[in-house]
Amino acid sequence: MLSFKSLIDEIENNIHKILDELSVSDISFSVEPAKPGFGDASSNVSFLLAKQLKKNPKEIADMLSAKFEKSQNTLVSRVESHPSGYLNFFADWEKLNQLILSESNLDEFGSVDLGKNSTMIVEHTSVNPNKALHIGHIRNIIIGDTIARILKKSNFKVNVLNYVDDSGLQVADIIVGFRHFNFPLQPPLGKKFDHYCGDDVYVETTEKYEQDPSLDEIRKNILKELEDGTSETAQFADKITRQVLENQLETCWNLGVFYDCLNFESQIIRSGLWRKIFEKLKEMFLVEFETEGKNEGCWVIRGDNNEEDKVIVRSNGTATYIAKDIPYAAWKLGLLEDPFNYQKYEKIQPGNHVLWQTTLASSNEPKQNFTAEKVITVIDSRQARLQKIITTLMSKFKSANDAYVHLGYESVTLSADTAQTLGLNTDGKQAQMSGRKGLYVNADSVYDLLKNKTMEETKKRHSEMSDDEIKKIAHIVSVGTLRYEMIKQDLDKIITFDMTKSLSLEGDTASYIQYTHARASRIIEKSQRCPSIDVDFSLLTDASELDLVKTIGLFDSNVMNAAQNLSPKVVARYCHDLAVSFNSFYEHVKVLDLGDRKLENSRLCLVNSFKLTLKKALDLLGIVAPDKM
RNA sequence: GGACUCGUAGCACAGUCUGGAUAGUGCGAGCGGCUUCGAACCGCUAGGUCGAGGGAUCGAAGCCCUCCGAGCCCUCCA
Repeated sequence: MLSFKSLIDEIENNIHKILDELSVSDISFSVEPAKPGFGDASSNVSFLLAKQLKKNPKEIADMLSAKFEKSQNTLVSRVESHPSGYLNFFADWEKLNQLILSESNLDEFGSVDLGKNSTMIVEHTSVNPNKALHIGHIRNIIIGDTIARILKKSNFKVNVLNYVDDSGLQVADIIVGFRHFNFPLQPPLGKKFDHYCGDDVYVETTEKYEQDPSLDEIRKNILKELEDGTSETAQFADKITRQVLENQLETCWNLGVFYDCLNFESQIIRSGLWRKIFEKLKEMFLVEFETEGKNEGCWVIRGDNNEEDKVIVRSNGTATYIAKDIPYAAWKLGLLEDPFNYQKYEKIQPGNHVLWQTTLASSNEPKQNFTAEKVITVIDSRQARLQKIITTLMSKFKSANDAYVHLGYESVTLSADTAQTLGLNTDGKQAQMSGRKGLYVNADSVYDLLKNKTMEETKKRHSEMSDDEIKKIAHIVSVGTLRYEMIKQDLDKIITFDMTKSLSLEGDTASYIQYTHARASRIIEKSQRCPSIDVDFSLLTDASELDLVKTIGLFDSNVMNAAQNLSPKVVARYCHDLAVSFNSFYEHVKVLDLGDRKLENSRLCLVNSFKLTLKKALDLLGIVAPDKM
């Protein structure tokens, strides 16, 4: 890949050669894009040599820069030894412009080969199918989807899975509601079925438990019946959860999130995978039977150092929650024989991206393979302890100890103001969402709110547009805004969601970034020319132009960083950097009506490179780059 | 009590993995910029003992230790 990294590589190679001449080795110096005002790339190598050579960094920098001037340089035009001791390098911009701008016109620009075409599973979403998705689930979904996109760009063969937890207590609760409290199967007019199940059936049913503890018996019985697939209750529950799942998927698809396969917990339970993995655990002495103490009669996994033992099989012989995750994790890594058949999901995903689902029944479709060498499971960090147990177990089953990765993230909480609008006074503190208490902001309503807002904004600017066109743009901007809010900060920072502040369209937002793309598109459109890379690159000399080229050239480095660290925000920040750089360029130099066609063409080439690169970078975030907005 | 995470400007966050120059961005505040390729924009100003203390280092927001504050987990719940 030819990009800014070519310059960095050249500098690194030449420094290495100089160090060899000096017979110095084992120095892991860095060469990085320079801060503004310090050239184009900088190295700290003189600091690291200071001790060995017993000279101060500045003397070493002087010596190195003199030697560097004599080495084979094609992309470096000049070296400077800064009084601080840094070596600052200045690029030959005519060559670098050509290199970066030509490369940026290729489809695979920004791709890196971290994965070497190896297989990878990204599992995300994994929500109980008893309610609509809320803003907390959306964080999970967007992180997972973005990671999958970044890993694909990094040459991993990625399969995206959604684990549908359709046999747990939460599902039992709405079944109790339908069966014992006679909630009608039809939602009120105009309400989606998933909203109805979550807002009404689930919340009101759990309320009743509090008033009448004797209902617990009913709940347990329902749960038991769910595990037996042949029971009438289980088949009824299957109908209900399938309908909720379909509604949840509609929400995901609307946000540009797609899957490769749906795995159902109920099927994993009925598949017998648990018995197999339990035998294996026993053979490997990873579980122990407790004959005394508080866990008497249970099978447990011993806790590390100070941690408590974890019960995985109760004294009555039933498996606990974590136990269900163990066979699934092993299945994902291909450690167990696959008991499933596969069929296509009933509804077609937008874009015709095929969606499979597991089944225990026979199927006319060929057997699929969704297992992978590495697995990333996106689950919020409140489950870190359980996930750690799974990770440890998997590392004992499979020699590679990073084969199973729990990608954790902090939760989404509600701001005091937003909690208040939902009827909860928190004394100015943020509040945890709760499905059971009905305290959440659901994803569909956030999207609707954003869409109305963006439609108004778009109308203001484009009185000439048809309603259809305005809706299309509003959709793109709303989805972008929501997605960007969910990944622009680090995974281990809590997001405090506020109905008004989080939906801003100004500042560090998706719409700011999308706007620059629209600006670039308009310039190209107005030029009435097809941008070409057959231009005079030496004409691009303004600081704002070179800065933009440089930022474009850093695309692949950012993709690599994001993929290595499983950090979607790296790409988000890169998109923002690109937009800032373009806006600065836009203010500083004009592209059209210069009366100098050669210069116009050079700048058009730059504008087009920016546009192509931003589009690719936004695509990694699942954000669409509009030509008008 | 133990595990994990966080603490950087009034607020929300980058930068910490991989130590080096002048600690960045957005919101908010103050001022300025559309007869000009789109103002969902741009420029300028003010605002910081990088939670506290100690240590190793020529050099710390970053590494190590201790402490303080916040969150979260620690069920034969899921």
